[in-house]
Amino acid sequence: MPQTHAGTHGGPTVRSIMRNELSSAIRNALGSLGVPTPETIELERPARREHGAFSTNVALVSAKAAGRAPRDIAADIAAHLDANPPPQVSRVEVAGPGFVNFHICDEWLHDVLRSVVAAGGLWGRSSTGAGTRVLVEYVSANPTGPVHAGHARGAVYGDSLARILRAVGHEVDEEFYVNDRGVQMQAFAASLAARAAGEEPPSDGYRGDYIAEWAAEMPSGSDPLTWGEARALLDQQEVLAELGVVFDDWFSERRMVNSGAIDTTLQDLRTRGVVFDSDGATWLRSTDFGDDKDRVLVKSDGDVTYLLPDIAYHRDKFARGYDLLVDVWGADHHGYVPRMRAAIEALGHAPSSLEVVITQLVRLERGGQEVRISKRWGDLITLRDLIEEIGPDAVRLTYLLQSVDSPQTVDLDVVVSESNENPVHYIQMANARLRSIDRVAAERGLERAPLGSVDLSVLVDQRELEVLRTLELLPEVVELAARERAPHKVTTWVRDLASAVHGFYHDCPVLHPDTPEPVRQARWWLASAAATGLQVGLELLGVTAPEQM
RNA sequence: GCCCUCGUAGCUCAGCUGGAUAGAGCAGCGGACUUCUAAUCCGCCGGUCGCAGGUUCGAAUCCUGCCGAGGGCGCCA
Repeated sequence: MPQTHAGTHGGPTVRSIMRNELSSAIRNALGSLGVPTPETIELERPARREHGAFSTNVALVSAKAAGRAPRDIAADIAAHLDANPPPQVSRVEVAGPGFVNFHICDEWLHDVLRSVVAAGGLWGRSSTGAGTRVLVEYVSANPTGPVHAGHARGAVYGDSLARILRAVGHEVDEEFYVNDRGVQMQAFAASLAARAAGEEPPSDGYRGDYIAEWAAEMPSGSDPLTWGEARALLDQQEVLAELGVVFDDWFSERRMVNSGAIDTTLQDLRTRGVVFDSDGATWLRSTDFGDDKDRVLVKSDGDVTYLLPDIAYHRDKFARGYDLLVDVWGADHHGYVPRMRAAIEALGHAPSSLEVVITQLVRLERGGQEVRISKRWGDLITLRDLIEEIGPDAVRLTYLLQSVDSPQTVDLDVVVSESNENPVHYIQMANARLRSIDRVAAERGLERAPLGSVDLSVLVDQRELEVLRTLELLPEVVELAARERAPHKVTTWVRDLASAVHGFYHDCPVLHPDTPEPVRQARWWLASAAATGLQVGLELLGVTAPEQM
């Protein structure tokens, strides 16, 4: 039986082991050929299957230093490796401008299957991020109303990012900053009080329908500010939980301010010599740290600006021991990034210890017609509406379909449609089909052999191998998604796996009477491994994987 | 005016630290169920990667400029 190398949490993958073997084989070849060896041997995955499982560009990279033609060097490398073949390599070839391609025996994919089964729910995880504590702050909507559809992208993104960062070993906390202090709270309370008294909200107040609804719920004699804030928080927490978004802490700005954090922070900044007084106000000399203008911290009327509590908050985050702060903000706040980063530096922290992810706007449509999401007016689409209309899984997957760097257009009619345009269905369907194999097998009383006694060499169909090739990618995909803060890369992978699964399911019957028993056993395990892959991927996205549809 | 993000097939989008002939899905056309879920699968059609330079053996990818779309530039939050 081939040795199972990988798959346990943090262990090397089959690919990384092969990569190391190939890498040293190439070094040996270069050494004995007298060709200068580059710092790193790049072994990449060719875009095309026919170019093998690995490809190296060393001949192209070192051509200049060696004073020889790339293809010439490549041919020598290939010849040398042909004479001293690394394990599992079936063929070495020179291609294109001077690439050396390595074709690997399919058996290595069978090792992948064993790795996935052995790892189970831990497949794809690693420990590369161990030792770094990360705080992801996201949503942070004002406690003056329901979470609306515009917040949904950040909510889903932040939660999935946290899951992915954990999967690579980071210690991650998720936090929602509650702006429960300031003029917007007064306006909110005044609006509630007015509606409760049967009057119109003040001109700078909130006019959404929810104000009237909440005012009607409000017991007489309650303080509209206290009651209203609690009502809003409850609503936000409930609806986010429905989406599977649960925070470790809802950090209260008011509590922080009451604890004296503003003064402490201002003191700290003064001690560091980065503030000055001018025109009766107190300023942060943020231009010393890359901002285009200095910023007011305390206004001439004595009130603090919004910036100072934000600085105090981030100072608090560092005080709690986090190494990296990830803030997820909407596109309308991106102008705020330089001053916040300047503040971080002014506090003595590396600018890179704050990372701000800006999520671009989402345009909602119904049948091609734009649906407006506006804040203070009545026609607001809440996150709750959205969840009721398309379901939590569809909300999550839809928002995680593409990079948050890109503006997104979502057609609600398409998302709910029972068609190929609906990727939620496509993926969940793949999982349900795999699960149906177990279900039907149980009904028929079929026995499953232990994996150790199953001969996987019967898995030779391209459909079967494609599933394994896709499964094999997950550790790298998770790694990359974590490093680039890009959950949508996991989504893309899950869709690819679902596609491979549908192909396998279509062409490779498991339980059919014509399927020979040894093939059935091997395919059955393949189906299990694929189901594991789908579940792991969907878990990182926070999307459920129903067993039946 | 300055800053940020984006511009890839008719539509919605992928494209990893630069790699080989730029990929999916939908739409359009044509096929496939005696089988574990046909809400599936296969084939065809479809692209001057916004434009112009530059770097490089090699650019959708990196740099510069321009064009276009969205967002932001307060002692507002």
